Amino acid sequence: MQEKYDPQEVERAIQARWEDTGAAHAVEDMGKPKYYCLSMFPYPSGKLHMGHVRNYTISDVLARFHAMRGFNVMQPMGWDAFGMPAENAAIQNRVPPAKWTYANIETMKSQLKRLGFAIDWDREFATCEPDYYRWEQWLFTRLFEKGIVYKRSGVVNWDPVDQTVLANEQVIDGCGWRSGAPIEKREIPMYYMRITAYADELLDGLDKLEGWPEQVRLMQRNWIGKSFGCEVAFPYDTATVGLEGVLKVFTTRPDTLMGATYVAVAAEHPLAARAAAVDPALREFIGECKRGGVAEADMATVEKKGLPTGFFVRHPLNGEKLPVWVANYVLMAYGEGAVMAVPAHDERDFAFAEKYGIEIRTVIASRTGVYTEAVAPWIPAYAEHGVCVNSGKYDGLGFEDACDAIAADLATKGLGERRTQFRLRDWGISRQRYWGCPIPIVHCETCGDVPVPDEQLPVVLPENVEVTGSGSPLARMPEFYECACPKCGKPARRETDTMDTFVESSWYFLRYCCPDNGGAMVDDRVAHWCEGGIDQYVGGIEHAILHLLYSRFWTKLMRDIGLFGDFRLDEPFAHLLTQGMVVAPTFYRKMPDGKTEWINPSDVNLECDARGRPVAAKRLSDGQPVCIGGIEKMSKSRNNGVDPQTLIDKYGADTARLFVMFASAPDQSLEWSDAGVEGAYRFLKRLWRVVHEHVSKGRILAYSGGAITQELKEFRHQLHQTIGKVADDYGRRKQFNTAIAAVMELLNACARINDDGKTARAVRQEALEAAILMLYPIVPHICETLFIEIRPGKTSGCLSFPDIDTAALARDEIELVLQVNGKLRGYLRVPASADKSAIEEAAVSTEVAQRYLNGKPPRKLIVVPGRLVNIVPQAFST
RNA sequence: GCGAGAGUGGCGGAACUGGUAGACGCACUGGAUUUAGGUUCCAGCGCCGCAAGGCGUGGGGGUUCGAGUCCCUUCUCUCGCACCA
Repeated sequence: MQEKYDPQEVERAIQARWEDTGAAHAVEDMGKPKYYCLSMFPYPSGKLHMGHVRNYTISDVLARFHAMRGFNVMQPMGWDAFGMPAENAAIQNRVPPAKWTYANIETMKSQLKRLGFAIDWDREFATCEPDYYRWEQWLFTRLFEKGIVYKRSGVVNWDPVDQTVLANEQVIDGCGWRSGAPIEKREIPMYYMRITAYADELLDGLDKLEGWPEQVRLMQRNWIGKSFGCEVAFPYDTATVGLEGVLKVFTTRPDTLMGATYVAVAAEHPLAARAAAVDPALREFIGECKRGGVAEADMATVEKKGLPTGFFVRHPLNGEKLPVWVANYVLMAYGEGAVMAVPAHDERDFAFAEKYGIEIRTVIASRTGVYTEAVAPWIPAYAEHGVCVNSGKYDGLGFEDACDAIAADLATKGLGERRTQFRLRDWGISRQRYWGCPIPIVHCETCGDVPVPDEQLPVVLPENVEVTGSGSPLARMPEFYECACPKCGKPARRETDTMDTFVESSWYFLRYCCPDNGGAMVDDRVAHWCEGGIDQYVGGIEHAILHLLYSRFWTKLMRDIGLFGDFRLDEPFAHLLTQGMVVAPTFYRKMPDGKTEWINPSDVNLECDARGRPVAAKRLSDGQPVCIGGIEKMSKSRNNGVDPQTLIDKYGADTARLFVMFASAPDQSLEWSDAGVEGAYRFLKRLWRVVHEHVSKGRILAYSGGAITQELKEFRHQLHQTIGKVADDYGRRKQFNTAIAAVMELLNACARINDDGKTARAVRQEALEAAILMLYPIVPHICETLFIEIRPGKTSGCLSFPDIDTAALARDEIELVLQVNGKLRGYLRVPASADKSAIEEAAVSTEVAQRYLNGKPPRKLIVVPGRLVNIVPQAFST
């Protein structure tokens, strides 16, 4: 055995061995339980970043642990290859998106291999390959025929200078990122997927996803946003609006209807347009509302503004005239694009009414309060449920009763009814971009929108293309869009929009089961690997809503098209682990021109005071001081990213893996630290040295029974307790930092045993074997190497997780914590078999207890079995 | 603005079901080994205090024999908001 730990050599040799034996290759095996371990596939952006290293290490740890536990593990990998960055690179470097993408894939694949992940590369594919996206196009045509895909107009960000549609990300402070021109909202025809038809199933399904974090389920629930309420129609006529009709709104608070003092419509609402036709000021205001982007976050933070239309509608119950306003806080995309406003009981309506001097009428009172006209409005914008007041026949009714009574009266008049409303909107999938999956539709003047027939699929995206950043490249390529109508054969025009890249990522995990099937989208291997759902899905918390919701939706679509045969798959992901982000310190300098220069942490040396507090920082390359900024998410803009490759080159893959697993729990943010990496490396060196020292003293079999000293008995107790804890941390808790800490503690305890007798050496053999196996999922290269050294006979492919010796866990005596008034005052040793009264007796008779009791019996005695005794003396009162 | 999280020593974090706050690691201090630097090993290390003891989990309040953990309130930070992936 080598005396010195050489990670580069160890990792090269072990990886060659894995490659030779096909260790990560997964085949369907009915003899073992399967474990499908899935990571969110990467976008091939260039090279791996720390977030990738973290994500795929978490998955690899779980995959390897389950393999050690006897599962047949499948861990695939692929590439989410379509997307905007490839087009941006094309514009910047004049390199075709396909070429750029494939080059990035090569780089990142070799980096993933260098990290030693047990990935079955035979299942690899990139979503930009026609063999993949043809099935997406195929399913699209089926969904189009079913009416799940439909066409209507949608609002996009329009850059009037570049004459192009921009993503929200490309709109900065309301202006185009390249042109700098103010962005406008523009309506264009788009294809949508009817996800709202599955809203109820998507909502109810969340209750069954017990393997998901509650946080994610809650976010999805709120996103779908099912609310119960009432549709209310406010009639208008020729006298007030110039034509007859009703203005429909949806409200979750029909009980406040008697307090409605105006109605507000979105700028895009037909009534707003009608009023604007004769009102220049209103036209100007609607124009103002159209400026800026479509991102909801921006729209929700703008100042609430509005203008009266001059129109009036009738209150559906009392016939009162209510003014119609146009307001920028009403969203056309939600509900009816109009709201009834009850300023007394809604915060936003209240602010709006105050600003424009509209009446505020209190109609709900707190149950505990006594409402009188004299004190009204006694609670402005009181938004809680309460009792109706000032509401005529509804006075005195509670929320439910009032809703029922008002809904019934509305229904009688034909002016409203109870219904539910979802916040969820249909999914617009059309993108006016090049680097995406072509939408398989042909527009024919006589036949309309015709789906491309199966035999003409895939509609292949041409790869020799010029990307300029202005307009859609495909729309400039007659050789792409000129075609014959599949129905009538006349000249027709092919759709030039591509699909949202979320479509590709909504089903890739099913294709991993059968990537080689050239004749079908999926086959019965899905039933094998996805039985009970994918066993583990690991990825960033930023995908908590959209990607995960779309994937759930697509799985249901594929199920309903009948692609799974008899196999029923309702939910794709049984267990979900959302990892936190990777953050790092930032350093900067203010430049003379007022700009900030961000300096990479790898170029900075921190100076600390005698107590280790950072006091100053200097740039290594010029020795000059730099300012210390905050801890922020690793990003290009803050130049605080740390390249995993330099880490691997210097310390090896195992140190990189150990650091990212040890620095924090997987679902929390992970802070980069050079010193922490050093610590991880030191631990591995120490592990190597300890094993080397042990092995160099000669071979010995692990302890398997026989007479033993008290010290070794205690140590074996800790050993087997640690095995239990680590297995629980990997399997149930998925908290790897504490698993590592427990093994470190075990090794610290092992080092304290100054006994080289035969029994002690056998126990040490037992402990070191177990420690190596326990660490194997995290640092597989060094552990497999060490295991071969420490137990040369065992060379077969898969290592097993160590078993617990329950006999080692038995104890004669246990230590309890002794508290007085809940404060720690001492310890109490009792026989493990002691019952409650024996413990109480022992506790009261201790010197500590007597000191606090002053000879009197305790007022209260609390015994928590196996943990503590709390004595509450007489004198103590609350 | 709305929805969801997080806040614990000098630092990363641990405390799983309301039951010993600070495991483990880093940094720092002292000592040993070493020609020296580095490495390695040993010891110390929340704050105040000579000690006894007291205080301590962003701030304020509450429930409890007992609160980092539960409730109310407040501040700060992070993620998502439908065309970034």
